[in-house]
Order: sequence, then C-alpha cells, then structure tokens
Amino acid sequence: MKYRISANVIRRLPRYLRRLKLLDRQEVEKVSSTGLGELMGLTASQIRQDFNCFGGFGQQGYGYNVKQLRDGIGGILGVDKPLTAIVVGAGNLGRALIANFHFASYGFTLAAAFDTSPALVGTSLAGTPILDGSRLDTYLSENRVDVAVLTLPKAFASSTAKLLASHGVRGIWNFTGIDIDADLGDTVVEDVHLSDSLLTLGYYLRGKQEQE
Amino acid sequence: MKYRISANVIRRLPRYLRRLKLLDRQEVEKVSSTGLGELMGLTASQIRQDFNCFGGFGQQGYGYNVKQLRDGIGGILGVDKPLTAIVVGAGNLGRALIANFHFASYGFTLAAAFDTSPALVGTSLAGTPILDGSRLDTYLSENRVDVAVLTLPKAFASSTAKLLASHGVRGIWNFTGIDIDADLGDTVVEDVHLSDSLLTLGYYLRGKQEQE
DNA sequence: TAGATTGTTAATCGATTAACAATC
DNA sequence: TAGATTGTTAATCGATTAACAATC
Repeated sequence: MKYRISANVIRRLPRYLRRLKLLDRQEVEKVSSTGLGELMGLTASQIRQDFNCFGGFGQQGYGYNVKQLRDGIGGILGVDKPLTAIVVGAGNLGRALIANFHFASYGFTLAAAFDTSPALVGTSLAGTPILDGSRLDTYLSENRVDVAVLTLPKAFASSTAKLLASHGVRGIWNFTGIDIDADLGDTVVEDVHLSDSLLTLGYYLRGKQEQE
Repeated sequence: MKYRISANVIRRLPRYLRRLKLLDRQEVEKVSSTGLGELMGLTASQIRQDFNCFGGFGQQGYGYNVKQLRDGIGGILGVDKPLTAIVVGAGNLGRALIANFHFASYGFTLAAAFDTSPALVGTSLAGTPILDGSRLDTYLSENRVDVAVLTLPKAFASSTAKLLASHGVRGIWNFTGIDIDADLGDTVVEDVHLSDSLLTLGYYLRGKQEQE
C-alpha cells in the first residue's frame, strides 16, 4: 500500500464483499470485472481501478476467482483478525444488534453488553452477558475493548464516549444520533445517522412525486 | 431547480439540517459560510456552492439567518410535507425505531406497525398500533402508505417488498441487510447496511493499529 | 461609506472512464 | 496460438476550491 486509499474506495469495499459472499453462496466460481460491474451498477474500469489500489486479485484472460477475491477484500477490511467489541446500552436497538447483527462475520467478537435496567442486568442475550452499567469503568480497566457500540440515550453519549476513550477504546460505533463533541484523542467515531438515510429517501420520493 | 442536483449535495443536506437545528437550539441567530464550515469540517466555498444549487439562502455582507436556512433546507428535504409510513416487522429493531426514532421531525407520519407475533398484535407502542401482519395486504388496499420501513427477517424481505410496491408504496427503507432483487417498478429503495458502516470503522481502526 | 460576506465564475484537483499493451 | 480479460496509463468528467465582483 504505497499511498493513501481514498475514502470512496474504502466505502465500496464492504459492498464488494457483500456481493462476493452472495456469488460464492450461489456457487459462482469466477467473475469478470464486466460481470461484477453489471451486477453492482459500476463500470468494469472502476472495479479494476479499485482492486488495483491493493495490488490486483485477478488473472489476465480469466477474471477473478470469487473465493479468492472475497478473502482478499475481507483481509483488507480485517474480518479475519477479530477485534473485541462491547455494546453500551441494551435498549431495543442494542438488543436488536446483539441478537441479530452478526458481529463475527465482520471481524468483531462481542464480549459483553452494558445496561442499567435491573430487569436486564445479569441476564444474557444470544450468548452475550448483559452487565451492570455502573461496572463499565471497572470492566474497561480489566479487559481490553477495541470498539464500543453506543446505543444508549443521547443524554449519556458524550460522557460515555469520553470514558470509553480514556480507557483505550479506539473505535466508537455511534448510534445515538448526536455528534459527540467531547475530545476523544485519536479514538475513531463512526456515526450512524439513520435520519440522514430517511431524509435522503424522502427527497427522492418527493422529487418523483412532483415530476408525475 | 434548473438541473439535476448531484447525490453528493443531497447527502450533505441532512447534515446541514442537523447542524442548523443544533445552532438554533443554542440560540445562534446567524452564521457565515466560513463559520459553518469550521463547525462541520467543510470549506466555505463548498457550503456556498451547495446552497446555491437551490438558489441562495443568504444575504451578502451578513451571512445566513439560522432559522431561515434551516427551514429552507428542511423544505428542500420536504420535512414540512409529511408522508405516511408504516413499520413492517416489530422485532427489536422495529420497536427501537417506533419508540425512539422521531419520524415526525423528518417529514413522516408513522401510521401503524405490522408483526405476526401474537404477543405483539393488538398492542401499541409509543402511540403506534401494532397490527396483524396477515392483514398487511388488506391494510394497504384501504390506506395510502408512502413509505414502508422494512425491519423483518431477511427471508421475507423480497416478497414483502414486492407486495408493498404492488400496492403503491413508493419508498422502502430497507434494514434487512440484503439487497432486494424483486422487480419493484419505480419504488425507491434506501438500503441501510449497518455492516458497511462497521466494516469501514474496522478498516480505519486496523490501519491505525499498524502505523503505531 | 467601509466592511463583510454572499453568489458566481474560473482554476484546480481528484475520481471515473476509456484505451490498450501485457499476459494468462 | 487465439481469445479473453486483467493491470495500468491516458483522457475525461465532475466535484471541490479559489477568486472576485456584486451587494447588503
């Protein structure tokens, strides 16, 4: 990797991975840049350029081996080197992620969840123990945590993020819908703004409506 | 609106709206493109270009009035002209959205939710009735629905999407994590791929790790 | 009026697309 | 070998940034 890969390319990698997993499940063995482009709505050129940021996974005259390409892209994204994650806030959203989101497929080991509700503390969900939120501090001192999934009420977002970062949590997957304003050093925050997505849908929908 | 607005600009509008709401809550009355740029990590030029796609909201020598700009961008996104939405699938994720996602703020009226679980059908959550999933078909025949939030298990995604589209639902907010392959005519699908977001975070995290 | 800041045009930069030689 | 398709360089296109005249 000689130079910095652009964010545009990085954000396409998960899409490639998804499609390649699907092709593999469909027992497709090889795919050309043209074929993949048709499936994904991209040009063959772009696909070849993207892959060549990482030094080429293909074979001239043949195309790309699906499994090999899938593993190559998976490797770039690091799904084969698990990081440890915890969920902070086991409300509906937190529980939805614990129960239905397959962390392991994406290179994360979900170690524990935290909540303050007495009804939840001490129980476990899909194999993940739900621990007492007031013990988060202690837990972080005693266990290595790479990523925290922030699914608690907005009001606690910034202070919790600060606590997490101060204990060496290096990534925060932020579902609270507010931008964390606390200084987190070099902890990376990935914001999930569901409203952005819905607003975008609304824009295109209303645009269509007017045309009609 | 003389020409087609690029997707890049559209995807930035919700971010502007979010920041402007925050500024208004902080009782800031006016903001310059430079000031807003510093807050959001964008250049002043880009901000002025973006706004000028829609014909300019500012006043030379003064800047932008926060409330006016907020309402202007809100208007472009249509938050002032509500569309009707339903939630299909009231599992943890569906319930999280019903209870915590403020549809009304984003221009949507949540009319009902559907699920097949006998424990849920007939109850209501945060004012939204949860109806019997087997009645979805009938409901759609009798009620106008603009957008459906798809939060049911993957296995039902495509068939349900098809049903929705055939009844005139024009937008689908798809949380199932699979790309809907059924032909939906001109129904717009907005996919929420949470895994894409986490994989991206993982990439940047692991990159940092290597540097150190 | 003078200062500030927009709206808008021009310049630059980066990303996408096209082309083609390399090679399986 | 001939055909196919990549890897990679060159051309194009669009998006971002810079500059500045308009104007509040």
